[in-house]
Amino acid sequence: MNDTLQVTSGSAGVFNKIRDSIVNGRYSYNERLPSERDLATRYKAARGTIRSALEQLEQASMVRRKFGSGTFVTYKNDFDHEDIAEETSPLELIEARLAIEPYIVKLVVLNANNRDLNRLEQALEQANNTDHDPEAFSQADEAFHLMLATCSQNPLLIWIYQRINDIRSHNQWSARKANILTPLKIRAYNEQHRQLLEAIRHRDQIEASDIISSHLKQARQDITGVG
Amino acid sequence: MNDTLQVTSGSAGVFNKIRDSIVNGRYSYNERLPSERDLATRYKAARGTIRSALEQLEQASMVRRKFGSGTFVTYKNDFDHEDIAEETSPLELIEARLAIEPYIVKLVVLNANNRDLNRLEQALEQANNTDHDPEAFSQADEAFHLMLATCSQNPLLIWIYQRINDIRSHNQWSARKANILTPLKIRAYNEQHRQLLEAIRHRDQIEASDIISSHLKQARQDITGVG
DNA sequence: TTTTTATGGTTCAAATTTGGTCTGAACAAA
DNA sequence: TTTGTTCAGACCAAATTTGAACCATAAAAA
Repeated sequence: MNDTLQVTSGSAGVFNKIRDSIVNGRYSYNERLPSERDLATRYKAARGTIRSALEQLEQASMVRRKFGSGTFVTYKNDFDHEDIAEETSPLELIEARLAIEPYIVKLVVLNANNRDLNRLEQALEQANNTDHDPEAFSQADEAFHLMLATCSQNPLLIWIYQRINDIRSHNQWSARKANILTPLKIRAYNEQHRQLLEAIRHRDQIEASDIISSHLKQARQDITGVG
Repeated sequence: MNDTLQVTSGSAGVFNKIRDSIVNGRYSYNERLPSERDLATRYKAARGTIRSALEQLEQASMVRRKFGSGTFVTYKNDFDHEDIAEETSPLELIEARLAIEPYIVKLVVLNANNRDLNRLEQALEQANNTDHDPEAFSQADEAFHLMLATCSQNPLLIWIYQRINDIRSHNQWSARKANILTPLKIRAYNEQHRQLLEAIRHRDQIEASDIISSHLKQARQDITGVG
């Protein structure tokens, strides 16, 4: 017939079936797929065939495979695409964060207790193990900054930051992550996070606020390609 | 035993199930989850697996765990802004505005064109004729500050400020407006607005940012009754 | 107040699960 | 033939799960 006809056999067939299951929501974001051996019996194929299909899915950035752990869906279905997410450019997003986060950090310095600091430390370490995985770092980075907002103890600011994060994950910038987030960049960002947490630990409002400001300005430069 | 629909297993599966229970309202905001040992029997998993899932939920800022007390839902459904409006105190609202408005003003100084300045002038004059009407001034004041956000030209910041204004008009502070907004206070606020607009006209970023900061700090004082 | 109870926090080792790798045979298409 | 794919099985290495015990805290009960 024509080239739109789907292949239904072999690894290409398995690839198509799993891909459809993902885009149709049968397997949703962050969900773990059945094990390769399990998939093999389901699709009545050899494990090697399944692995070949999973490699293609990974190549297509739809899943991420973790040694000894499983295969996880990284594809996001845009159900709740709010208009505002469409209208906001990566640069405008950074500007908004530049507006709100330095003040959030000041509040964190004032309000954070030891438990909050431990949670920030955890979030930071999550991000520290992602040198070579832009997608993983991006997720951990979102979680770290949201945790900062959470530690401000201000429900309105937390709510606002949740909205920012929603937009962040639907933003056009997502497409360029892989280009911008080199291992070197990721390490630099992680180092800035570390410095920020130290400043918070020392209850140094001005230092902490300055660090988050330059952190975001750095990100702005990296996005615009200036510098 | 896996012929039928297979849900994700392990801690990832428990995480998904509990997360869904939370977003679907099965466990609602501030509610305490069953104990870890209880969840372990419910989900037929070891306590360690449950703890792993709860750690993921905590990292996602959906629950908060209290030593010796329990695990509590911190996730809020963002569908109705009424909730966040009810949970936000007048002080927290001012704090959020203090976070965002100074930066908005800086952007206005950078981006505002003559047409924007005229719009601000109009909004300001609207507020100038309301010396003896707290309700009218309050509305005009909201409009003026929203116009500032609009002049920042950043759609995300505009959207955020619209949400802030929504909350502002639903906030508990409304009840105390009549007490706080004396004619004297209204004139003082209007004067500060005037100075702000002048600073914007002179493209003085620092001056404009300082004025809006002290303007809001003044409002914070008036609310808390300090000073 | 003191005591008790329930809860989350921690540690440990064994068992299990999972993705990663390799081999060789069977099969189909060029 | 040659080439590429699929299949089936085995083993490796990493991560998770399990089950149990014990600790520290907070709230309830006495």
